[in-house]
Amino acid sequence: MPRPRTPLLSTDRIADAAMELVDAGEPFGVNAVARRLGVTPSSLYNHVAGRDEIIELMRGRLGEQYMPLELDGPWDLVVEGMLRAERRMYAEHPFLIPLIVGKTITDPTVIAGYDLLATALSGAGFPDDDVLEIVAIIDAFSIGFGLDLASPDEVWRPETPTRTLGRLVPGAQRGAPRSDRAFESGLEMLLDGLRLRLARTELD
Amino acid sequence: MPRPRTPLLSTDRIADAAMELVDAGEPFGVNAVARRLGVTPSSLYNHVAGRDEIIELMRGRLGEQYMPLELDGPWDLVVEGMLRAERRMYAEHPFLIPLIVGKTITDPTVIAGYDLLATALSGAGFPDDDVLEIVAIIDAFSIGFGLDLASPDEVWRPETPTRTLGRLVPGAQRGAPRSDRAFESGLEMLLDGLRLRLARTELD
DNA sequence: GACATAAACGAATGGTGTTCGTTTATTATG
DNA sequence: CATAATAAACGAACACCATTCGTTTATGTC
Repeated sequence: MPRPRTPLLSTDRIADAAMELVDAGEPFGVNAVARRLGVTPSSLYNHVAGRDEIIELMRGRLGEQYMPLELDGPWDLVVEGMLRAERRMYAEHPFLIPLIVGKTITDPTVIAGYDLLATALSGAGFPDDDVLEIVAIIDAFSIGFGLDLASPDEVWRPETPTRTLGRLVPGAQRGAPRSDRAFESGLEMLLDGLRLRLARTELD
Repeated sequence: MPRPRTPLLSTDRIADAAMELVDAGEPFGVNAVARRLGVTPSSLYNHVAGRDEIIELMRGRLGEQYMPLELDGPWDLVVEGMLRAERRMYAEHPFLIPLIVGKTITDPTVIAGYDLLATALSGAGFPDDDVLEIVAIIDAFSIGFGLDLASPDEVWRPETPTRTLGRLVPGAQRGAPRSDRAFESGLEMLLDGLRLRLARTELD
């Protein structure tokens, strides 16, 4: 097929097809995305630099949908709102997590989200030296719980006798509800901890 | 080469070669492991089911080295000891983290570690319904900080103006020391939060 | 109308994980 | 001791993957 009268592809269409693929739980790949678009893999390279850029496109697409950039008010509400938004994002697109883990973030919308967080913390009185550290904690927190959500129903498969785990695993809540409860508890701990920390730094 | 007089391979040798590879930061793969062992990829399949099993072998190998299974005493010391051990493990083998993320745990030693944790929490008085939830929190916590450790030096690359992030990123501490500080803060929050939670459940 | 560009394809490259058949040494069984 | 079964290596093949490059042709511009 030569150049078509009207373009078949665009970064948006590629990002959407990739998200569909990932949300369906199918293995992500350039070829798979191309197949879903009814197009040759090489065609994608007219619009995208390669695999990693498609992943970053997906990150950006979700950022646009979920990042609460209008968030305002007390710093702890900003932190909570941001965490809940990320949480919801991961909950609704769990298969994306293993793909974006450990990749440098360049997407402007997502950057803006982290900037909002940093600005809120800085404005609240956390020292400059601490702000990025706290952002890292928040990030670790949300990725950790995102992974918890994305992890297979069966996180542990004891094939050997245990004292406690084997007894608890069968009756335990599974999947999202269990993970949700863990998130709520963790969120509470994090916010309490941060408030305490701020109170302490204000004593000096 | 026919069957050699003395076997060239074993799961242990495969696990070790794989760990060497991963620790050196080279991309992990069946073929690469075989190359390092001076052996054909197909030979590995006489000892191992495939890629995933090699990864699980590595998890187990590290579990044997780091899991503090003799840990005893107050529940919060068990939690802290376990988290510090995992932390050290991830710190010394950061490249393994993206490989094990989101994969079901079957290795007996690692299972035993989680069992120890669950037993300590259960013995401390946390209700059965809460124990696995708390283990999940601890797990999310350690994986989150492990990933923080494994993440590229450049987590954010703002290519667009920011209010705060762009100002903080250049001067920020990098790599392990920054991540260590974040871990210590997070650990403190987690332990305080858990102690508070236990105190509350004991009120009923 | 000429020409650069855009956007698709097809073919090829070098990688991956895995399977299978073959060879031969070792071990177990009769 | 002979024979059979198994273990452990190899090499060849397969299907896939990400990527590059040359080719074709439509589109928009000077």
